[in-house]
Amino acid sequence: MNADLASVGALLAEPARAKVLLALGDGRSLPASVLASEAGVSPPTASHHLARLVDGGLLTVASRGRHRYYALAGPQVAELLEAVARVAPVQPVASLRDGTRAHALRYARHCYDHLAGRLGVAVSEALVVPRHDSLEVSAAGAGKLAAIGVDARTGDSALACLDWTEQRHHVAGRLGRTLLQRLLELDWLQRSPSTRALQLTDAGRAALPLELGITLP
Amino acid sequence: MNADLASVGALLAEPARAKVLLALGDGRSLPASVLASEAGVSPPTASHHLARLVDGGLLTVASRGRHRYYALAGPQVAELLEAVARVAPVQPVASLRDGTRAHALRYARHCYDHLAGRLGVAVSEALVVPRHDSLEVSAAGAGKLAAIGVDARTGDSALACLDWTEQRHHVAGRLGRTLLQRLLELDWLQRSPSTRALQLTDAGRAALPLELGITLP
DNA sequence: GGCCTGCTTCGAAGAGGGTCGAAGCGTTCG
DNA sequence: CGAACGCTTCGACCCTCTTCGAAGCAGGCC
Repeated sequence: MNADLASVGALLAEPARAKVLLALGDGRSLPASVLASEAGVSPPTASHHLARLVDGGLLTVASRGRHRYYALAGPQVAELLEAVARVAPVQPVASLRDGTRAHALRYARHCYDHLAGRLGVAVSEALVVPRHDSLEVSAAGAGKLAAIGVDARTGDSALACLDWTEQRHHVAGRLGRTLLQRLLELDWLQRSPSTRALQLTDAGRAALPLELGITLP
Repeated sequence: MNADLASVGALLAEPARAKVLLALGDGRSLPASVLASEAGVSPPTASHHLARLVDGGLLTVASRGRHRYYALAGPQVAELLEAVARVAPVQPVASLRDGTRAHALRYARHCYDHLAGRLGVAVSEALVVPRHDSLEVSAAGAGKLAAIGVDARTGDSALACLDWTEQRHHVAGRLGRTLLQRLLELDWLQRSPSTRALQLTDAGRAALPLELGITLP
């Protein structure tokens, strides 16, 4: 057994670096200046941290003009963040703004590439049933998915992702990815420009109970 | 977004603590003295680290007589360790002893509760086929599993675990758990007293190619 | 070309955490 | 009952790592 856990742990250990990773948690690319303000540190400090994260293989960087865009190095880094969040205590809310933000995240967010939060759990319950270690598309679920233009058959298996705010499973993997994509295309959900929260639109509020048969949380 | 990644990261960041976690990675309980020698630090230092790990919710402790047994706090901690190992660089081998040990681990080990390593991948390939995001028991696999007394049907889905040494998927979850249990019962594999490596017995060397149709790596 | 902007490098100051020896406390065994 | 054992607490030393101001370096706009 000789993976160097400590070097990865050290990268996560600094609050400023952790905030950077969380800000990039959905796979977006952000420039150094935005990450500096997101982390609450000066540009030199942020630059230092970003260099360490790139060096440690957690981030990649791409230069475009005079900006440098940073992003997670891959899905396995996003999975790492989820795994850590699952065992981490919930941080005390520092401000009212953080409070409403946290509430929005608990309601609906993306988890790298699929829908999570309370809404993610509710949608999952309408479409799949637990089977062994993964999730299986139910007969009713297959019909609902077909109705909104997602190709899936009864009995297809879907990867289960354990939600760290809800402590319940929701649909991830390929089906989770295409489903979220479709919900955004239909404009039932909208991305937030700066956080991982997802906004339920009026169209979504009307359509989700009707088309998927879920009661909105 | 407000999980306190940094506090968990700080716990992983110290080499001594990382070694402790790895030593407990398969779910065993070990006394403080063993963990101190495993981590290569003095008893006071180990005690200090163990207290922090318990305080941080990564370990649990049980007093039995004058010994105190430490263990991982749960499966989600084991998953965390796997997720970290997957992104961590492989540590340089410090000694010859470490070298043979690392080799044994790459060949066959348990990953909390299921078989991993090269042998884990080989066994998986004989029994399941990838399907969407998880693994599905093949017709041939179901027959082989029945032959060794493991109950599984064709088409059953099994959780896939990405091996951090092989970078390939292998069977985890419920099927992985019962399969490893059965292989140990049959005495085809034996646990190592001090590491996560698994020893292939002579019986196993003869039976695995015959019963499961795998070529031993 | 000249200036502004975005980002990084350099240097020094400061804080935090790891380490071990010595000592204390409870348990077990003779 | 006393001694040995396992583990923890205390205290002091040391070291690494973070932090920001100032300066340097490049790309883009006028």
